[in-house]
Amino acid sequence: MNTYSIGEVARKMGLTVEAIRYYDHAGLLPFVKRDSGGRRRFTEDNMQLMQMILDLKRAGVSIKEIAYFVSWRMDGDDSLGQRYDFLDQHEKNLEDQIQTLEKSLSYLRFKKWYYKTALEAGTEQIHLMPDSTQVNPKTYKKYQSLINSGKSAKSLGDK
Amino acid sequence: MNTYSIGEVARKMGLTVEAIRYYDHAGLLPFVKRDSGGRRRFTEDNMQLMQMILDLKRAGVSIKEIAYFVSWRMDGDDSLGQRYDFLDQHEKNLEDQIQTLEKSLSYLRFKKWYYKTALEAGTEQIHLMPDSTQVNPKTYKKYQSLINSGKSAKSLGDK
DNA sequence: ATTTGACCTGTACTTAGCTTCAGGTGATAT
DNA sequence: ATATCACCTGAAGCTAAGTACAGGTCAAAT
Repeated sequence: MNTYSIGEVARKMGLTVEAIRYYDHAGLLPFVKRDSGGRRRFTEDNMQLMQMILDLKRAGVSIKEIAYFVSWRMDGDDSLGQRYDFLDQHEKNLEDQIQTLEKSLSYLRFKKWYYKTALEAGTEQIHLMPDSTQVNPKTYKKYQSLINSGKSAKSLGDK
Repeated sequence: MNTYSIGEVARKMGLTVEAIRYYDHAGLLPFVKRDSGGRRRFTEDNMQLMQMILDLKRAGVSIKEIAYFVSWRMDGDDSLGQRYDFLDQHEKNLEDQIQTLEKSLSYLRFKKWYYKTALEAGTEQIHLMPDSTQVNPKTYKKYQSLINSGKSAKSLGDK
């Protein structure tokens, strides 16, 4: 069975060698064996687990939590329920995060439209209340009515 | 014109007083005036700007970048183009982030299904290659075919 | 035979975004 | 009149997720 050195793994996975050692130290790679000289050797199998770790990281799971998950794995089938519940919780987290970002996105799109129209007018004054830096409620209404008339928010702010 | 103290703003915005002082220090609140005793007084107008700052934060914009944005605002209409470009860039960032999270979500949903079926079988072995902790390609195919047969990924992993 | 390169450990440093703390002011309540 | 409370500043401390560095081992190439 052929194996990979830490440097090869780093290259394949797009990580630094230092980051991998950091993960090992943090308890994410208890399954990685060493050769006679004390150097880490990664099997194909190990690589798949490593990829799972990166997928969890991408999903916003902290290293500490991934370490729990990995240790449950080492416990075998007894922890299947725990692992399921963990993923279920993180599915909910992700759904919430996505919702938050969607809201932020519509906010940013409104602001883009705001600045696009201000640029066309040459001044931000068209959106502000007289003698203030506060936005005129009419500006929000105008945008809302444009949205409701079927225009996509994505395109409304495009120059 | 009635104004608000830092404590009132904190309560209204759901922040700590310390966080607000931190933002001020970081250059996010150059528009906030002080009373005779040196205490910050926030106007309605200031609150709206504050809300904008929180919206940008929620959109994943760093404090340093928000500070630039705020300083451009103070420059008036000359910076309208800069502000538009800034938002345009962040719209793209957000779109990418959402895409990444969507991918992570489908990954988590696959894993949930994986553990739900393993739980039903009482063991993870049903998904693994013989004598290995590597996942059997058949497992991926099975899931794919379930997805393709019209089942929603969201429900497939539900207990 | 020695030098290079990849690896090893352990410790220190870094950045973002706060929080905590120490020490001080000024208005209000008792 | 004194105690309490909200506020102030500046400096230090904290967490996450690494990065950088110093000093050492070992196999391979010159």
